[in-house]
Amino acid sequence: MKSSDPDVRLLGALADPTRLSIVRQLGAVGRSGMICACDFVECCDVSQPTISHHLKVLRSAGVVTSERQGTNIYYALAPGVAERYAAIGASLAGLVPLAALPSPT
Amino acid sequence: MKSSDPDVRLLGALADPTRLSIVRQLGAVGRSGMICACDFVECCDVSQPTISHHLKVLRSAGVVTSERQGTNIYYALAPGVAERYAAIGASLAGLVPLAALPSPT
DNA sequence: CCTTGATATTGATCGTGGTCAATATTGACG
DNA sequence: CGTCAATATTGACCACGATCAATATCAAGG
Repeated sequence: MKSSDPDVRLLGALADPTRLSIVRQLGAVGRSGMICACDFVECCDVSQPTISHHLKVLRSAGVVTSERQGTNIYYALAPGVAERYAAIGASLAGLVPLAALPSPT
Repeated sequence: MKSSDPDVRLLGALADPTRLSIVRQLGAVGRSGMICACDFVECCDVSQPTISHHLKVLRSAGVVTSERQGTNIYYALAPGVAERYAAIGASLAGLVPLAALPSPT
Protein backbone atom coordinates (compact mmCIF):
# COMPACT_ATOMS: atom_id res chain seq x y z
CA MET A 1 0.00 0.00 0.00
CA LYS A 2 3.11 2.07 -0.18
CA SER A 3 1.12 4.94 -1.64
CA SER A 4 3.18 4.86 -4.84
CA ASP A 5 2.26 8.50 -5.55
CA PRO A 6 5.64 10.19 -6.05
CA ASP A 7 4.33 13.46 -4.63
CA VAL A 8 3.21 11.77 -1.45
CA ARG A 9 6.54 9.99 -1.27
CA LEU A 10 8.45 13.24 -1.66
CA LEU A 11 6.41 14.93 1.04
CA GLY A 12 6.68 11.88 3.26
CA ALA A 13 10.44 11.84 2.83
CA LEU A 14 10.60 15.41 4.10
CA ALA A 15 8.06 14.93 6.89
CA ASP A 16 10.55 13.72 9.48
CA PRO A 17 12.68 15.96 11.71
CA THR A 18 15.90 14.08 11.09
CA ARG A 19 15.44 13.90 7.33
CA LEU A 20 14.34 17.51 7.08
CA SER A 21 17.46 18.47 8.99
CA ILE A 22 19.61 16.45 6.60
CA VAL A 23 18.01 17.99 3.55
CA ARG A 24 18.32 21.47 4.99
CA GLN A 25 22.01 20.98 5.59
CA LEU A 26 22.37 19.85 1.99
CA GLY A 27 20.45 22.88 0.82
CA ALA A 28 22.55 25.18 2.98
CA VAL A 29 25.82 24.15 1.36
CA GLY A 30 24.51 25.18 -1.99
CA ARG A 31 23.55 23.48 -5.18
CA SER A 32 26.66 21.41 -5.84
CA GLY A 33 27.53 20.98 -2.19
CA MET A 34 28.12 17.47 -1.00
CA ILE A 35 28.17 16.28 2.59
CA CYS A 36 29.74 13.12 3.94
CA ALA A 37 27.35 10.71 5.62
CA CYS A 38 29.54 10.72 8.70
CA ASP A 39 28.79 14.43 9.21
CA PHE A 40 25.10 13.66 9.56
CA VAL A 41 25.86 11.09 12.21
CA GLU A 42 27.68 13.73 14.19
CA CYS A 43 25.08 16.44 14.05
CA CYS A 44 21.79 14.62 14.47
CA ASP A 45 21.63 12.72 17.71
CA VAL A 46 20.64 9.38 16.28
CA SER A 47 22.68 6.29 15.67
CA GLN A 48 24.63 5.58 12.51
CA PRO A 49 22.25 2.88 11.26
CA THR A 50 19.35 5.26 11.68
CA ILE A 51 21.11 7.90 9.61
CA SER A 52 21.82 5.29 6.98
CA HIS A 53 18.16 4.35 6.97
CA HIS A 54 17.04 7.95 6.54
CA LEU A 55 19.51 8.48 3.72
CA LYS A 56 18.10 5.42 2.03
CA VAL A 57 14.58 6.79 2.34
CA LEU A 58 15.68 10.12 0.88
CA ARG A 59 17.52 8.41 -1.94
CA SER A 60 14.59 6.14 -2.67
CA ALA A 61 12.27 9.16 -2.84
CA GLY A 62 14.61 10.89 -5.27
CA VAL A 63 15.50 13.66 -2.86
CA VAL A 64 19.25 13.08 -2.67
CA THR A 65 21.97 11.46 -4.73
CA SER A 66 25.03 9.66 -3.43
CA GLU A 67 28.56 9.39 -4.68
CA ARG A 68 31.26 7.20 -3.29
CA GLN A 69 34.73 8.63 -2.68
CA GLY A 70 36.93 6.05 -1.12
CA THR A 71 35.39 4.82 2.08
CA ASN A 72 33.20 7.87 2.43
CA ILE A 73 29.92 8.42 0.66
CA TYR A 74 28.90 11.96 -0.16
CA TYR A 75 25.34 13.08 -0.53
CA ALA A 76 23.85 16.00 -2.43
CA LEU A 77 20.38 17.28 -3.24
CA ALA A 78 19.05 15.51 -6.32
CA PRO A 79 18.66 17.74 -9.36
CA GLY A 80 15.03 18.66 -9.96
CA VAL A 81 13.89 18.17 -6.41
CA ALA A 82 13.22 21.89 -6.02
CA GLU A 83 11.11 21.81 -9.17
CA ARG A 84 9.16 18.83 -7.93
CA TYR A 85 8.55 20.51 -4.61
CA ALA A 86 7.45 23.73 -6.28
CA ALA A 87 5.17 21.81 -8.65
CA ILE A 88 3.38 20.26 -5.70
CA GLY A 89 2.97 23.71 -4.20
CA ALA A 90 1.55 24.98 -7.44
CA SER A 91 -0.99 22.16 -7.54
CA LEU A 92 -1.99 23.07 -4.01
CA ALA A 93 -2.47 26.74 -4.09
CA GLY A 94 -3.00 27.02 -7.77
CA LEU A 95 -0.64 29.91 -7.85
CA VAL A 96 2.72 31.29 -7.22
CA PRO A 97 3.86 30.51 -3.76
CA LEU A 98 7.14 32.22 -4.35
CA ALA A 99 5.80 35.67 -4.78
CA ALA A 100 5.00 35.53 -1.11
CA LEU A 101 8.56 34.99 0.02
CA PRO A 102 10.49 37.65 1.89
CA SER A 103 11.79 39.54 -1.08
CA PRO A 104 15.52 40.31 -0.82
CA THR A 105 14.89 43.77 -2.24
CA MET B 1 7.23 13.23 20.91
CA LYS B 2 4.87 14.69 18.41
CA SER B 3 7.78 16.42 16.65
CA SER B 4 6.33 19.83 17.49
CA ASP B 5 8.24 21.40 14.57
CA PRO B 6 5.53 23.23 12.61
CA ASP B 7 7.35 22.61 9.34
CA VAL B 8 7.43 18.89 9.92
CA ARG B 9 3.78 19.01 10.92
CA LEU B 10 2.84 20.86 7.75
CA LEU B 11 4.74 18.40 5.57
CA GLY B 12 3.35 15.49 7.51
CA ALA B 13 -0.17 16.80 7.06
CA LEU B 14 0.33 16.79 3.29
CA ALA B 15 2.14 13.46 3.16
CA ASP B 16 -0.97 11.32 2.90
CA PRO B 17 -2.80 10.49 -0.34
CA THR B 18 -6.24 11.27 1.05
CA ARG B 19 -5.19 14.55 2.65
CA LEU B 20 -3.20 15.63 -0.38
CA SER B 21 -6.25 14.95 -2.50
CA ILE B 22 -8.41 17.03 -0.17
CA VAL B 23 -5.98 19.93 -0.21
CA ARG B 24 -5.65 19.77 -3.98
CA GLN B 25 -9.39 19.97 -4.38
CA LEU B 26 -9.41 23.00 -2.13
CA GLY B 27 -6.61 24.55 -4.15
CA ALA B 28 -8.39 23.79 -7.40
CA VAL B 29 -11.49 25.76 -6.46
CA GLY B 30 -9.43 28.87 -5.96
CA ARG B 31 -8.45 31.09 -3.12
CA SER B 32 -11.83 31.73 -1.53
CA GLY B 33 -13.34 28.43 -2.61
CA MET B 34 -14.96 26.40 0.08
CA ILE B 35 -15.92 22.74 -0.12
CA CYS B 36 -18.43 20.90 2.01
CA ALA B 37 -17.06 18.01 4.04
CA CYS B 38 -19.66 15.74 2.51
CA ASP B 39 -18.10 16.25 -0.92
CA PHE B 40 -14.84 14.79 0.31
CA VAL B 41 -16.66 11.74 1.59
CA GLU B 42 -18.08 11.19 -1.87
CA CYS B 43 -14.89 11.55 -3.84
CA CYS B 44 -12.27 9.80 -1.74
CA ASP B 45 -13.15 6.18 -1.15
CA VAL B 46 -12.79 6.22 2.59
CA SER B 47 -15.42 6.27 5.29
CA GLN B 48 -16.92 9.43 6.73
CA PRO B 49 -15.12 9.13 10.09
CA THR B 50 -11.83 8.80 8.26
CA ILE B 51 -12.50 11.96 6.28
CA SER B 52 -13.41 13.72 9.50
CA HIS B 53 -10.15 12.53 11.02
CA HIS B 54 -8.10 13.79 8.08
CA LEU B 55 -9.84 17.15 8.17
CA LYS B 56 -9.00 17.39 11.84
CA VAL B 57 -5.33 16.68 11.09
CA LEU B 58 -5.29 19.33 8.37
CA ARG B 59 -7.01 21.84 10.63
CA SER B 60 -4.65 21.06 13.49
CA ALA B 61 -1.66 21.60 11.21
CA GLY B 62 -3.04 24.95 10.09
CA VAL B 63 -3.59 23.82 6.52
CA VAL B 64 -7.33 24.40 6.32
CA THR B 65 -9.97 26.45 8.04
CA SER B 66 -13.57 25.44 8.66
CA GLU B 67 -16.77 27.37 8.72
CA ARG B 68 -20.14 26.07 9.75
CA GLN B 69 -23.19 26.78 7.59
CA GLY B 70 -26.22 25.06 8.99
CA THR B 71 -25.56 21.37 9.26
CA ASN B 72 -22.78 21.47 6.73
CA ILE B 73 -19.22 22.49 7.46
CA TYR B 74 -17.24 24.11 4.69
CA TYR B 75 -13.49 23.92 4.44
CA ALA B 76 -11.01 26.22 2.73
CA LEU B 77 -7.26 26.52 2.48
CA ALA B 78 -5.90 28.45 5.44
CA PRO B 79 -4.44 31.84 4.58
CA GLY B 80 -0.67 31.77 4.59
CA VAL B 81 -0.30 28.08 3.98
CA ALA B 82 1.21 28.71 0.55
CA GLU B 83 3.74 31.05 2.11
CA ARG B 84 4.63 28.52 4.77
CA TYR B 85 5.06 25.83 2.15
CA ALA B 86 7.23 28.09 0.01
CA ALA B 87 9.32 29.11 2.98
CA ILE B 88 10.15 25.48 3.65
CA GLY B 89 11.11 25.09 0.02
CA ALA B 90 13.36 28.10 0.27
CA SER B 91 15.14 26.64 3.27
CA LEU B 92 15.67 23.48 1.28
CA ALA B 93 16.90 24.58 -2.06
CA GLY B 94 18.64 27.73 -1.09
CA LEU B 95 15.94 29.81 -2.76
CA VAL B 96 14.52 30.12 -6.12
CA PRO B 97 12.08 27.35 -6.49
CA LEU B 98 10.04 29.61 -8.68
CA ALA B 99 12.71 30.34 -11.19
CA ALA B 100 13.00 26.62 -11.56
CA LEU B 101 9.44 26.11 -12.72
CA PRO B 102 8.85 25.10 -16.32
CA SER B 103 9.72 28.29 -18.08
CA PRO B 104 7.16 29.22 -20.75
CA THR B 105 9.87 30.49 -23.09
C1' DC C 1 45.55 -11.19 3.38
C1' DC C 2 44.36 -8.54 7.49
C1' DT C 3 43.04 -4.70 9.82
C1' DT C 4 40.65 -0.57 10.18
C1' DG C 5 37.31 2.92 9.32
C1' DA C 6 32.91 4.01 6.91
C1' DT C 7 28.53 2.62 5.47
C1' DA C 8 24.83 -0.67 4.85
C1' DT C 9 21.78 -4.47 6.25
C1' DT C 10 19.32 -7.42 9.53
C1' DG C 11 16.29 -8.35 13.18
C1' DA C 12 13.66 -6.82 16.89
C1' DT C 13 11.01 -3.46 19.52
C1' DC C 14 7.74 0.05 19.99
C1' DG C 15 5.15 4.14 19.13
C1' DT C 16 2.37 6.47 15.72
C1' DG C 17 -1.10 6.82 12.42
C1' DG C 18 -4.79 5.32 9.03
C1' DT C 19 -8.87 2.86 9.05
C1' DC C 20 -13.57 1.38 10.22
C1' DA C 21 -17.89 0.26 13.03
C1' DA C 22 -20.48 2.14 16.48
C1' DT C 23 -21.98 5.99 18.89
C1' DA C 24 -22.36 10.78 20.17
C1' DT C 25 -23.06 15.58 18.99
C1' DT C 26 -24.88 19.29 16.48
C1' DG C 27 -28.15 22.04 13.87
C1' DA C 28 -32.40 22.52 11.10
C1' DC C 29 -37.11 21.85 10.66
C1' DG C 30 -41.52 19.95 11.61
C1' DC D 1 -39.58 18.00 21.66
C1' DG D 2 -38.56 14.56 18.04
C1' DT D 3 -36.62 13.35 13.93
C1' DC D 4 -33.34 13.60 10.40
C1' DA D 5 -29.04 14.72 8.08
C1' DA D 6 -24.20 16.06 8.69
C1' DT D 7 -20.17 15.86 11.29
C1' DA D 8 -17.35 14.52 15.18
C1' DT D 9 -15.67 11.29 18.71
C1' DT D 10 -14.58 6.77 20.65
C1' DG D 11 -12.47 2.39 20.69
C1' DA D 12 -10.18 -1.13 18.54
C1' DC D 13 -7.25 -3.16 14.98
C1' DC D 14 -3.43 -3.34 12.01
C1' DA D 15 0.37 -1.71 9.17
C1' DC D 16 4.09 1.09 8.75
C1' DG D 17 8.04 3.50 10.20
C1' DA D 18 11.69 5.20 13.50
C1' DT D 19 14.99 3.41 16.29
C1' DC D 20 18.88 0.68 18.05
C1' DA D 21 22.24 -3.31 18.77
C1' DA D 22 24.55 -6.52 16.25
C1' DT D 23 26.48 -7.87 12.11
C1' DA D 24 27.80 -7.61 7.36
C1' DT D 25 29.91 -5.31 3.35
C1' DC D 26 33.16 -2.46 1.27
C1' DA D 27 37.29 0.15 0.30
C1' DA D 28 41.94 1.71 1.44
C1' DG D 29 46.62 0.82 3.47
C1' DG D 30 49.96 -1.77 5.46
